[in-house]
Amino acid sequence: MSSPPPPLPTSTTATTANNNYNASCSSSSTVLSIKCFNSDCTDVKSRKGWRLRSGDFAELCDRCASAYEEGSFCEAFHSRASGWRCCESCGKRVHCGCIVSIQAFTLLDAGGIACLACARKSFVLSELQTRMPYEVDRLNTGETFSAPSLEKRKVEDFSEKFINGNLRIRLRDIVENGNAGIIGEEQSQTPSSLMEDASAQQFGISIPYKSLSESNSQIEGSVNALQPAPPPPFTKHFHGSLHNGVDSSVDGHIRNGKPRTDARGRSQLLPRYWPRFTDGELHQISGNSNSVIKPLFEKMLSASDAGRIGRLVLPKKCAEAYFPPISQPEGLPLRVQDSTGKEWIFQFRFWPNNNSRMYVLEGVTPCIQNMQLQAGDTVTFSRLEPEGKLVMGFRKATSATPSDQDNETSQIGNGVSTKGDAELDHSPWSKVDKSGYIAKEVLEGKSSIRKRKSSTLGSKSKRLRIEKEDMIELKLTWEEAQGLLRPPPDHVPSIVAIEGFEFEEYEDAPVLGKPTIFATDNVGQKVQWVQCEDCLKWRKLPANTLLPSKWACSSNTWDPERSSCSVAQELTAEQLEYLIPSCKLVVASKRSKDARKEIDRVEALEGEGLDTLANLAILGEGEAFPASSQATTKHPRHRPGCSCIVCIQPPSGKGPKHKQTCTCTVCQTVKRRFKTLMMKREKKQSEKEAETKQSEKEAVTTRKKPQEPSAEKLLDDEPSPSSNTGSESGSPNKKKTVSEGSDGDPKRMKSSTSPFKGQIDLNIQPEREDELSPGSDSGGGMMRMLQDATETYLRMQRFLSSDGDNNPSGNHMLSSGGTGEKNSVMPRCGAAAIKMLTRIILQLFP
DNA sequence: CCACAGCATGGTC
DNA sequence: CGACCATGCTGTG
Repeated sequence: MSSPPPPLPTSTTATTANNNYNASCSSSSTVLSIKCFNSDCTDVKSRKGWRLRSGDFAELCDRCASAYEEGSFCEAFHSRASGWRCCESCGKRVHCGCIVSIQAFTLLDAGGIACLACARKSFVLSELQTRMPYEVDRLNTGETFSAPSLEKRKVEDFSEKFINGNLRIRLRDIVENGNAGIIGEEQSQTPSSLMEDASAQQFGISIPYKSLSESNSQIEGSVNALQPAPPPPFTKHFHGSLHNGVDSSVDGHIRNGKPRTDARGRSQLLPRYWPRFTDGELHQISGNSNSVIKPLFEKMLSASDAGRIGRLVLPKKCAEAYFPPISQPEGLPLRVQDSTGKEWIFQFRFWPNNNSRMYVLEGVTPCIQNMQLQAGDTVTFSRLEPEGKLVMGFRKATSATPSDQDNETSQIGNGVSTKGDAELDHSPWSKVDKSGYIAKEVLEGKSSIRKRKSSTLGSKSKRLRIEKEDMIELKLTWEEAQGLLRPPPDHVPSIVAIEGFEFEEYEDAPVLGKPTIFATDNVGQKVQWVQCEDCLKWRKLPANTLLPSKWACSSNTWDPERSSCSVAQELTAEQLEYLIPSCKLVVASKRSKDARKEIDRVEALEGEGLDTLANLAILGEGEAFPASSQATTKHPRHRPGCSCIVCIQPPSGKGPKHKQTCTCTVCQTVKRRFKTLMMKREKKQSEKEAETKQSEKEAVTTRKKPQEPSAEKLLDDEPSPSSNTGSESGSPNKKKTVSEGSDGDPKRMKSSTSPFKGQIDLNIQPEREDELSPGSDSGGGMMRMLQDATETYLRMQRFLSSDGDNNPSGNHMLSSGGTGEKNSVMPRCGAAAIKMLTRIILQLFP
């Protein structure tokens, strides 16, 4: 972040680099050539084309230049090159494989690409009003952050220099880097026409499409090389006309008595401190005055800043650049006005620190409280010109959860209400792309104040600290989202080997689908169960069906007989209980009590047999999702040589179907393990009395069925190894429910048995066996494990031999006594049970 | 004991 | 590797 953008080659003859980059375009051209840069063309060059990496422009003949400007260059010359993709929105083919068209598309967050027009359209429509100009510009400029071949930092910096609307920017890096920035051809159309050739030459990537003008942008660049302009990258003049290109309001100014001598230092402010004011914010700040707002910098409040100490740590460079110079640590009082006009006086001072200074604003607590700010929110500093009055604004952080974000309107500035905010690289949501740092600031912000002294974690941990609940929420949300991800339809994955393990790699982004439960039906066919949006009945569909996010019985073209909500569902409640993860059933039970009552006829799901078990094992274990990183990292799926239930099977979705009579390794293993378990169990049971527990369980069983899920809570501390990638399993659920109270044996809760009163704890982690079977608990714990495994076994037996008898409570001698369907976690029982069985066997026969 | 002021430390960039 | 800065620690009133 603090490192400057990697410099581009400054040579004006650097065609080599370009040729490397875009070999298909210009493999033979040289700068000395008078020929068109396009190697497929023999005409004489006459016009400028795309921006080369060197900073120069490809010089094209008239025809090629026209093609380029029309966006048809790649179509004309690269039609057989690789890298063509289709716009996710309009389907238009876009060449994503070379520098020529690099501006023509943008990578979508959810994968895929959007052509520039669609990207701009959707973006402008939805967010132009509220997003930060920088982001708009990213689209305007067609910037593609993810393009791996681009120096990301540089691109980022480029984009940061552009703003939208009537704001002005400084292309300050012209001076520093000589070649930083993005410039659009449209800029030659701007009234100010600041882009004199020299500067244009120094700026990065040209834009072959009209863009800026379409979003009503007026962009100016201050290119006064003699005045290396620091941030702010723009200044808004509310009642003035646009600048003529030289920002008279900044630089060279005497500000608070201090000549701005440190222009270079200021220009090196970290981007995160660059002010990113929206029009609304500026308007708020400016009020009705005729003042010119000069955004200075902004800072996201840290926990310390927002804490009760009342000290706001100022970025050193910002402090030195924009605040009065202080030579004494005591500093001086600083009068700051908030955007409501209220004046605050802070002590601006510093502490000596490592031969340096640490600048702080003291006494900010009242102000921060007044603004109701917390960690994660952003305070902005700007100055009213020509008064030189410091103005402090703020921007509330966006909410942490998607739902919140959907429902809430984040506050920007003082009452400037916008949605989406402009966190940019600070954006909690932009963090999503960056591997797990999801919303860390915001989440931290939610919790940091009251946690101030609570942690002795390392700094990193502290900075990434997320309050537990938030983290859970986040994780679950993420997992749920993951559960919906599927490989794109008809997409054949390529198999890549990493460290000896083969992985299926999907080039295209996953698609979102409706969560479904995968299983195998009675004829060994892979199916998936999907719940109707309306009646909440579960319907069986072919496994390879990719469903939209919303699905109802009426869409059931695969089973016309059940294409109406009035038709009963195939599954018994009991079968559902086994089939559907608890969380889903919780939801279902909440929403569909009535619907369930409507079920007057159920058909049996026959002969699932070991196949189901195996499938469930796959679902539960083999598709472990990285949210449980341990599961994934410690046991990649299908590890060669591993004999676990997962690895002895072919990869999910591959290999033969299992039938009850199947004698494959998997089935035999499962059978053997169950058999062994049952033998051991009988033996053990004859030796040890289990009456107490038995009666206890029976007692619980009696109140098995209907219970409100109100007593449930989500578990948070047990990363489940039994999750899925979503690519083959539709089950998104990792949530587990716990019925509190009724079985409050703490040992039981702690042991490997389930907190769900007898159900298998599906979160057993092989890695944690030690703690799960401590010697101190070997007696009762073992019995419980056996018992629970047995229960599971029996349940499975019932399930597997189900003949349609809709008698869920039947003779559940060993039934868990849980809360019926809502506690069911059957899809993961397979894996857990097998794992448990295996462990028990190992313990019994070391 | 608490709050505050100032310094020190260590992680991150 | 050094600068920055978030935050912990400690002394003092």
